[in-house]
Amino acid sequence: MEEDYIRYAKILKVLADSKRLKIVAMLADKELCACDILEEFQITQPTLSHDMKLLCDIGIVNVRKEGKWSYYSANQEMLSSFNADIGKILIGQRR
Amino acid sequence: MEEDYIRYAKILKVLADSKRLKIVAMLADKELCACDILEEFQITQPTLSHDMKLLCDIGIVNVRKEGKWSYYSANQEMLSSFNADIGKILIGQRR
DNA sequence: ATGCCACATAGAAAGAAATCAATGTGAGGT
DNA sequence: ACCTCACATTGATTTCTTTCTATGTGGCAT
Repeated sequence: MEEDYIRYAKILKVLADSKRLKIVAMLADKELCACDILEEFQITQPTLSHDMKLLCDIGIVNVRKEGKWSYYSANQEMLSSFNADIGKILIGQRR
Repeated sequence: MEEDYIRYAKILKVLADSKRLKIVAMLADKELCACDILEEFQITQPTLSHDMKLLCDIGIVNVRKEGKWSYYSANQEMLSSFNADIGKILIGQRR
């Protein structure tokens, strides 16, 4: 379906950035607050904030606010289903 | 590894476009020439040519020239291995 | 209430990507 | 030789993305 391609492309666009990809990998097995993530990169805080917003907006990352901190985690169901969908497109129906 | 993320991001950037995603899906099970692909979209020939170049440059699509035609096909090994790699990033090591 | 800390938002500047019209190229037919 | 057809390349334009500085906001401690 045409709209599916548009939807997948939107998600891929957010993932198509080495730091955001690394962030998703970092969140795969644990929850992290923004400041923990920031330490791993050579970017300013607003840049990270913007990237986290993109990841949250497409639904693959969740936020939990606690006091002044924001804890981010992977939305595993979303990621799994997206991974399955994209797999179908990339490797088709062969087997 | 840092360079892996950069490499995957590059590939994802090419895939992060609804028409290119659709093209990959179209090529999943059969070889098609540029003119066949062009018919499916509302774009000009140079735009398609540019898109096909991007897909070929990252190695997920192959070209075979025959006379004045260019036949495109999916590079299934590349796509499978990329799909596996991206799966590891998206859904991590959990099982 | 004041100040600081973690984060978000706004706005600007620079860079990258998408797309087109125009033109080039090379193969095949007449 | 010439023309046409399929596709590639060039160069320009517009639009999107990235990233920054500056500033806002809301929690928490003093």
